[in-house]
Amino acid sequence: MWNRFHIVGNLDMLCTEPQRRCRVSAIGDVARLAGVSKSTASRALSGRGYVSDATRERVVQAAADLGFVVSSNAASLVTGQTRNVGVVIPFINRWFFAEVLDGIESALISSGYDLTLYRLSPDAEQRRRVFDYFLVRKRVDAVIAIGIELTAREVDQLRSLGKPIVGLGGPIEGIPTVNIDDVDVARMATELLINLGHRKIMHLGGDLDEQMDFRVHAQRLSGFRLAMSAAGLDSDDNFRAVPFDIPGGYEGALKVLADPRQRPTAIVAGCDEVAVGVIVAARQLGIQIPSQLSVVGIDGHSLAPMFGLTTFEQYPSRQGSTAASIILETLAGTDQGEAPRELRRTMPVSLAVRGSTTAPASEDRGTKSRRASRERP
Amino acid sequence: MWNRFHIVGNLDMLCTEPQRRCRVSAIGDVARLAGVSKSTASRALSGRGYVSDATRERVVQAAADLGFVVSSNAASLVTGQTRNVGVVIPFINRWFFAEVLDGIESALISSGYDLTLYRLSPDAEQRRRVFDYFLVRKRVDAVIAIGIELTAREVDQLRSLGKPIVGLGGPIEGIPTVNIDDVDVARMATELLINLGHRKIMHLGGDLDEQMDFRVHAQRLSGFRLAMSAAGLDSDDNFRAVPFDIPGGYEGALKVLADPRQRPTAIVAGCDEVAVGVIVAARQLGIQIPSQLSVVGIDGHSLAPMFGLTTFEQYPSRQGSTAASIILETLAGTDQGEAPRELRRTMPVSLAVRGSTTAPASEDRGTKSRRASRERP
DNA sequence: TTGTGACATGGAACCGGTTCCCGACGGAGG
DNA sequence: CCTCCGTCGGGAACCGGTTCCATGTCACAA
Repeated sequence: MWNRFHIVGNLDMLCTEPQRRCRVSAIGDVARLAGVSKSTASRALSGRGYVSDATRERVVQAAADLGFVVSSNAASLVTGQTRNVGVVIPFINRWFFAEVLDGIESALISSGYDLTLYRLSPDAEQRRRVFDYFLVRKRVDAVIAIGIELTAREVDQLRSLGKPIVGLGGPIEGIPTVNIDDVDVARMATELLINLGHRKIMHLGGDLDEQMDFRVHAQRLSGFRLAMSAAGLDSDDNFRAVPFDIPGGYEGALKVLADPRQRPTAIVAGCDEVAVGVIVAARQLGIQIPSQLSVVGIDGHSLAPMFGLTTFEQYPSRQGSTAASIILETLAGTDQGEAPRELRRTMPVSLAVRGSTTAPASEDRGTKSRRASRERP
Repeated sequence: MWNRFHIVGNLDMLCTEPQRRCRVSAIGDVARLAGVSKSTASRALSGRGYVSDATRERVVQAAADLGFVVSSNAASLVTGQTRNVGVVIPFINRWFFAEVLDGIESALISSGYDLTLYRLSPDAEQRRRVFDYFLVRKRVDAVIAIGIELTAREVDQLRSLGKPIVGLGGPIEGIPTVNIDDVDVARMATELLINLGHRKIMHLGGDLDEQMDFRVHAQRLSGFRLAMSAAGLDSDDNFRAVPFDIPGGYEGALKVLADPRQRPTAIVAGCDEVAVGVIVAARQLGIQIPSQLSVVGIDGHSLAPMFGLTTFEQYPSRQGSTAASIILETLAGTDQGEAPRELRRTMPVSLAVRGSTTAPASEDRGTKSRRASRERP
């Protein structure tokens, strides 16, 4: 058996039996070195309960000498808290998701929490496994779901384990979520173009059938349609579904802009990446932006300034830290999991006007703009 | 106190005291329901040791009835294994790192391992905290360091805890690493242009002073210089440091390409993102690619095909899964941590030739090309 | 018949902390 | 002088599993 006295004061690994894992100092060793009991050592190190200053100092010194660090496993076992949050995410290598993850990570780490990452693939089997096998094992205190629509079963599963959940990127039935108003932002983007006088406006957005989209595509399309019909500009043929990235926007725009006769004067892109693709395609086709084609995006992507893209900026990283804060507050709250206030926190967006938008050429100018100029004295 | 008999057969949470955390069924409950001892239940569920088929079936059924899941904390406490790997990474929202992370995550999860993510900021204090506070707490079995040069102290710290480490993105003193040969790939990229006949070649690469670059910038520059001096094309003024992203390449190229007299005929970009920025800038300046300017990149970024970029492709996601495999093998090996074979696994790259490279216009044609054509009969 | 070994199971120690409970001590107040 | 209370510290239970060890059964070979 291990003789603990061999350990005291010795920082090196002692592997008397190479087969067995090496022992590192435990709180008992610290206690012995400091000449106190385990319970006092625990109190001294965790700061809970009464410990005299002199004793605390001795214990802290002993812990430092031994290079002691608590075993979070042992602590979790008894406290029931892991100080670890699970993050479920469909993509890592997409701008929005990477930014969100970044924000969450920063917020969690600065509160002393770990982040355990689960990428959820569209594969239902893999998804079930994550929920049944991983998230459930008392490994995480809470779960943040990014851009994923949890099923009622999944929510129940986590909630019955007393784990708070926060959604990000769209509403989830019955749990607090952080998101922007995707319908509204698309409506505003469209209205921006309408107010500039555009009439032939197209929307290049994400595929509605794509899994894991959390209805963002559908909502932005819906906002577009809302604005268009409010301006009396309904049409069957003003939406085109493209992959939600730069090449998607590029390929889509090449097709949409091919025929000069049917070319729109403005495009509402489903996201900034699509918008950038559109701009690249337009430049390649020799179409001047914005004089021949206005483009507006949604996101506030880091490429927007370089391409002079007018866009409605959301701040995914801030959304991430907000979600993390909600989780941390919930965990800190005494009412742990009880009545998680049905908060749907809608984050603000802001408009960054750049060079990709202007009024259309006079022959394309719409009624609204004409009226506006007529009304002016 | 909790009366366990109340729990048996009841799937719902029982919170007799709302203040205290809710109990979920433990292995003792399963054992009691199945009419066996804890030890037998443990053996039945984990598959270790002798259990008759009939008994195993009863236990499994009981566990299913109770919705039992093991507490990984309790299991880790006694086995000393967490089935969790820590990943340390400097950026989440950059293509290379996101791809690597993706690869690691897939590999780990399919082996039943969790991934705990630590973003290391350049802030030394934060970095120390991650190592002293987080990584050390027996929370992870191993560490993968991506694009980060660990100090000797950090390596010792982890190793003295018996935790295997694997580096990715460059060599780390004394630990196995996965990477491509950054010197060589830059040399090959440069030689590609030289062999096409270019003489006025510039390198737009990353800032050498940038922290967290893991000497990738320096190595690629060095490969470029190697190729240039081998071809007798040394020059003081053929390198420009730019931010290692698309806007960085764009801004850098705008300056480099501004003066038509001193314009290079070809550019070796430090990475594909810089290359894309260069192409965008060139197009904007009306410079034809490749007839007036050849561009070659390094990475195999997803935007490369769209921009017709000739590039040397590395596969970060595959590098990530390779790193994960090494870790998993090491953990599975009996010699746990002992003599981690000093493997430096260099991953292959492959050349994808697209439209961004060609021979220079005749007046710019270099000696090598001339010589080559002269040597031909 | 008895020894042997594979199989099956229960009891109990153990992992490394936290926390409850209790006792001790010392100064203040009645 | 006796309580009482605030402070301090130790002993022991406990969290929820895993694993060692002992016990027992049964089949089979000697």
